[in-house]
Amino acid sequence: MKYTREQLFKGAVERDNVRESIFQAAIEFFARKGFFATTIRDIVNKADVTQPMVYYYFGSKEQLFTSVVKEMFTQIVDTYSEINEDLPFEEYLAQIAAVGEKIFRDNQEAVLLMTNYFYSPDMYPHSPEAKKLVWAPIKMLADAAISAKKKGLIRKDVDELAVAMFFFGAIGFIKTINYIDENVEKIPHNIEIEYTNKQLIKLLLKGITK
Amino acid sequence: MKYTREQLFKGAVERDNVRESIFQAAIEFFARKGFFATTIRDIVNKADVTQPMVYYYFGSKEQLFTSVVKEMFTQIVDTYSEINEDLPFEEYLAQIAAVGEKIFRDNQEAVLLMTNYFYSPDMYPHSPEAKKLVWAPIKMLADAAISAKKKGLIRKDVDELAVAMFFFGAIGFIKTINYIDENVEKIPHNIEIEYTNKQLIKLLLKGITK
Amino acid sequence: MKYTREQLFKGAVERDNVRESIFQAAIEFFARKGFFATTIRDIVNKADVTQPMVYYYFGSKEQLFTSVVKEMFTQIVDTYSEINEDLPFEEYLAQIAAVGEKIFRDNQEAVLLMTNYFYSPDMYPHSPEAKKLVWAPIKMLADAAISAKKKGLIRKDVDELAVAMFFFGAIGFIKTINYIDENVEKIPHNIEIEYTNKQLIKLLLKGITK
Amino acid sequence: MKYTREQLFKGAVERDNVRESIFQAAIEFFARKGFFATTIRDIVNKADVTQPMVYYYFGSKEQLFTSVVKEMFTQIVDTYSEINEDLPFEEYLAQIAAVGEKIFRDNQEAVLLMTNYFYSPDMYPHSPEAKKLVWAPIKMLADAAISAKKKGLIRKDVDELAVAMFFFGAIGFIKTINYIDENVEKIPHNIEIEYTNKQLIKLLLKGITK
DNA sequence: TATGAATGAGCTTTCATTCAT
DNA sequence: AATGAATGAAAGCTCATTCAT
Repeated sequence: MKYTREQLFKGAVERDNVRESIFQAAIEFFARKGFFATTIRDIVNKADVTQPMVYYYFGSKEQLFTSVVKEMFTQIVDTYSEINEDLPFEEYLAQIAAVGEKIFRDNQEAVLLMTNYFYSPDMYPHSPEAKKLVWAPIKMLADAAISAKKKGLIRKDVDELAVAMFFFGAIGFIKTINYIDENVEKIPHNIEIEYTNKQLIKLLLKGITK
Repeated sequence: MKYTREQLFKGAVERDNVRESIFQAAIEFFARKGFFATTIRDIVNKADVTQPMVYYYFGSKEQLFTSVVKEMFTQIVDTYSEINEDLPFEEYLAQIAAVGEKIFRDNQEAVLLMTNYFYSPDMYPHSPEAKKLVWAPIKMLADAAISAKKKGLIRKDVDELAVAMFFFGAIGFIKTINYIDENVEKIPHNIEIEYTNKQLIKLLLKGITK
Repeated sequence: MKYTREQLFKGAVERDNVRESIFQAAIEFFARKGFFATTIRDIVNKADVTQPMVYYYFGSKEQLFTSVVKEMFTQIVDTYSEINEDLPFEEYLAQIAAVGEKIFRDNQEAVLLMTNYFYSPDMYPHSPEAKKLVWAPIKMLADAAISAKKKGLIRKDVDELAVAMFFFGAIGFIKTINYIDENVEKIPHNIEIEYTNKQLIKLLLKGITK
Repeated sequence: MKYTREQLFKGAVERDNVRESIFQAAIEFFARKGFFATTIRDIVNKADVTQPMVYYYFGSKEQLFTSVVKEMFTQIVDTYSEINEDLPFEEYLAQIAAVGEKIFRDNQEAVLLMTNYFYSPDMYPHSPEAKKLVWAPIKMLADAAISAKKKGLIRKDVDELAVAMFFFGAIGFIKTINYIDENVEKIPHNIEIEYTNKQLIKLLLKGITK
């Protein structure tokens, strides 16, 4: 009797599948329900594996969470780091927004978890490592604003960190509303999200007054 | 036999104390840990009352949550409603920000809960009533932007709802960071929040470019 | 200012009303749900009084139950005792049945509680006094059968206590089915209870064979 | 490495033991105290297992009850169904009584639960399936009476359903008294149950008059 | 007499986790 | 690598009862 490649490697393939499906299910639930409200059963039901598998691969619920966060955030920071900081400020911001678009498109839950982790630190276990990772994008924005100010690209009376938080908060909010509208429940307004998205940088750069 | 004022009103005062202390503890925990991760025992320990009192005064955990949200949000909406919508747009925004400052100062947890409810709907029970209330401030902002556009106060190529969400997202983020920094855990940056706050409207109105 | 008689005696009248309405509600619930499954709240809601009133008038749930049983059973035994035991046996049985009909008509729940207490002693608190009362009707029937046998009215090979239990069990069952059909839930059969009732004594006396 | 038969099957045996001991303890408590007055702790203490095992094997208290009732009643109905309905009526009744004897002997609690469920439907959760099962024996008796009447074996003025209920009520009562006398508490009479039992069919068939 | 408020103990159920295989 | 079975602890909630007035 002969075996196909799939049959021979079934063990290894299955292993990866199990770990990966736990990982994906965990992202989704942690992102939407938070750490404490998510149960191991939620995750294993969604992943279609047995409970002890979580402990075999990740050790505990908390370690599973830490693994998820670390992997997600590292990836996000890496993606942002690839942007050339020496670009003109306006272009730099456009790149940041473009990368954000991509991340959101490919891994919406990851960004939602990040946002929630940011807004509600008590809903998740405390982890200095994760805290540092989650602040990295803002720090990058602030650094870019400092450099832009030195080059005389933005007004002198503008605070760099304020710019970073302003930008991040506004984008984060609109993106989150977008996600909730599409995946959780219709929001009670008639929003053309696509169009709204495009206005972000314009508003930030030029303000809203005539 | 005569009674002092304290004796006569002791019953009422005590009753209010128990109900009120449950209420306050509930706000704090729901705001910071979310609905599902908050336990009745968390609340009664903090409020220093016994468990059945929650059920005596509020019926259930969910009804306690609904009561808390209703009272808080109604109050917030009422406060915002007092702003004169016919003011010049710039002044109107300044008023909105000022009222937001006041609400934040007097009832920080309430706003935090509102923000979290907004960002993480799955961490709370679904309630159409609460959803409507939480959206009210944004709707007000959008209405003001519409009216300002009609009067030619803001650029034609600016979307009204985008303005509202932009403004709300940016303010919400900075305020939340502020709250977390002061009450939950130091954020890993050297932010002069007071100063940052003041820049919000300027940024929104004039943008950041020269 | 003058008072009507009702107003003057309001205290007394109300008192009796409260005690009596607790009593009636207790009968109903104890009869249908048993002692342990009945809650004080069930009773006070039905009686439209406050909880402490139960303790004021009856001392405790168990004492309330004992009061209810004692009063009911004593009344039932008294009613049965009025039957003239020297009647011809057939007539005596008819009287017993007739009295049973009357009790059932006037106080169905009382009889149901009696039956349940009989069949399920573990569903109620143990009380020697109540036990004695509940057995009284059967003892009466057995005594009558003994006397009838002495007079040669019934066959020699018939056991007196067997007759009493046979009669009591058969009547109790049909009456209970009747009650449940009318008050709790339709039974899954097309029973003409009225007609069935009338056949009881005939069956007992003559049997069913040709 | 070799395993003894015990080692190999230990898993299965243990599993069955836990499930089975919960099942047996549940029968006993539900039968004697009713559904609502029985606590999960009653059952697990008696069965010497931990509480979550009930939920692991049966899902909930109510599903445990339903499982117990279904299994018991189905078995009882099956046993009764094996009786040949074409036997002479007198013999058929004797068979019914004999089977009842056997069931009572082997599974007394099951019959007690059945009787209690019959007499006190409000002490148990409502379940159409259980209701149907509990009525099956009576329906069988009534059908037999109908057939016997057609064959001219019993008097024309006798109602078939009345016969069934009469017979069932009388037997049920005497059997229950017997059970209580032996297992719960001595009844306050000097009853020779064995002898009494034997008189049942005779009384039903020939009546008690000379 | 009557009540609103309060409580300790206990309820059914679910949690994250571990064990033996 | 994987599983069915098991558990201590804790969840939300209700119980009979009592207290102060």
